[in-house]
Amino acid sequence: MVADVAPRRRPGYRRALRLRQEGRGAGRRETGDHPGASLSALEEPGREPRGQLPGQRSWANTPEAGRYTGGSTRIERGALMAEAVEKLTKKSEDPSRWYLDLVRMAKLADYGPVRGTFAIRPYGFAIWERIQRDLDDRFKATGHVNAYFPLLIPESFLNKEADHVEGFAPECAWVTMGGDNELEERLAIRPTSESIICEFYRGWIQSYRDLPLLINQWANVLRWEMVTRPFLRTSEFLWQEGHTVHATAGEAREETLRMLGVYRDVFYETLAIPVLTGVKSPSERFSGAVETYTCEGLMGDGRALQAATSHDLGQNFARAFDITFLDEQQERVHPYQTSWGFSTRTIGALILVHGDDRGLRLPPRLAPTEAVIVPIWRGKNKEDVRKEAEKLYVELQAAGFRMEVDLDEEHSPGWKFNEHELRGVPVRVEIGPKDIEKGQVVFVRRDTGEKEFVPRSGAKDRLRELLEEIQENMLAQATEFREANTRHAESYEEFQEIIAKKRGFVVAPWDGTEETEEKIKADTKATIRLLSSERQKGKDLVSGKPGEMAIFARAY
RNA sequence: CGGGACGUGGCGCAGUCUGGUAGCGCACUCGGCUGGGGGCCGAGUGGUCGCCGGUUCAAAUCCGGCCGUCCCGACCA
Repeated sequence: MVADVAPRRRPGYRRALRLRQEGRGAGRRETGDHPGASLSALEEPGREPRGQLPGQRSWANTPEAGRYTGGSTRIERGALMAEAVEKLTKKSEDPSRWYLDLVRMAKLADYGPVRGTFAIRPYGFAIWERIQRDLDDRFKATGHVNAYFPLLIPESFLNKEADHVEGFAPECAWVTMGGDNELEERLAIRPTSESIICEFYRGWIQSYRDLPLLINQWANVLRWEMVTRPFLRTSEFLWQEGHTVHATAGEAREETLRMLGVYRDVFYETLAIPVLTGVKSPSERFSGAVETYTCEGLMGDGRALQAATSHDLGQNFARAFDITFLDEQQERVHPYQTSWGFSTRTIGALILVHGDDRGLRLPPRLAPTEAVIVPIWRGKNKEDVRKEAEKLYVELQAAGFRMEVDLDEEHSPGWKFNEHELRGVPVRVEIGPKDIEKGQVVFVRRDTGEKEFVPRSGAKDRLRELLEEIQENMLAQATEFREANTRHAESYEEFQEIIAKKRGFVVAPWDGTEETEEKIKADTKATIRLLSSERQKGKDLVSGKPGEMAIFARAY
């Protein structure tokens, strides 16, 4: 299982010279330790040396790895001239394999040795870093500060809130040994941090003057999962969890909704994912919460994904952990709490919502690289084209764009086109001898594949516009898809047929009972994703009793 | 945990039935020609055939055991 440590060689200088820098700021790169990356660098700063690091070739390190590539090698152009080309499985043919192929081929993540563990590779992590930065800025803007709490939680803490234990104990990983000695009390590796944080909050909160307490934590958590998929469901995942404390129920509810709104904005404005927001049914509620609000996205295959949640915890945890404060009336009372989380699962949502047969499509605001320049050269004019490409790169980079120029000499332009489309770079800029002659550059947008010729002098302005257009278009496309796949069911037969044949969101009245919810789940595998905020009335399709509109779907 | 399948260079596989020189494609390395949608030619590197035991002159191949992984049926950001 251990990777053989292949001798590592530096990439030769004839090899890829690929410059990748943060557009804004002083030459900061997303992925690592090369602050001075510049045009004169002969190494390839933004790119992994191909296949040299054990960890990076390690998709192959685990025996199961092969299972995921089985369908992706195709024999083409006849049996005699058999030529195997690794191709992305078509999304429509086998969405599940397509997803796994894409994650692997775009170098987003790689399997770990323990079930459900994954390495997030530099490109995948660069995407996470952009999400992180966006969220963090918005948390700060709404008055929150960051802190960090312990990974290990004594079992007795977890046990304090009854619903909470019930929900999380079954999927906890436990530490029972310290060195060679058995521990007196076993310790959970945090599946979420409410209990350990409450333990601290008890000591930190004494007066109404200490409230509201608005803290966020960026952390990893661990949940022992049966079935795992990269990003969508992993045992260990990264997220942020906000934990706030308020003097009144009203303030707590307001905070819960405020953060739901922040998530919603990030989904719409940055990820271009038109999530629906609303309340969870009691059975889908967070263990220990009074109310759970959710952002639900509709994936390309018609299944729903819970993308982020915001919980109103009421006084449940405050009571269980004996958190009290003296209010303005000199009375000792329990405060009201909230918690809200957004995880790396979102990267999975991004892939499922926007990806296509060519690979990933990244919304510009999220893309680590907004545009990549691919020079088209021939032997005799290689140097001229290279100089022009580098000049353009410097110019656009200086204008604030996150740019990359692909000066790799080993691959053909066609190869590079495919590669950058796979990685989802929003815009490809081509520049070749013909373009130089005509004083133009070629822009090709990833979302539609459209090609346009732009005067060199107007490149900067047009790129700015184009990125905006792509961002808008991607949200529009996803919204159109969601609307086309949201249906109202008038009868239970119709409901079942839609779920079975078309998937998507189904809007139908629900009488509010667990019985009908259970029956629907047993019959169709569909669950209530959220209760519509519009509060429309209707008659439950199963029981015939009056109820309010709910959104159903099969979920990930 | 019940049912099915699989384990051979980094990856995908063939070879196993019928025991006898471990093979193909991709990737990787070197050289050259190329370059506007996954180029071509040539030369190379790389494998205790999951592990343990047995049968045999001889085991990837036959027999026994073990381990691991994947797929299908009960929980979750």
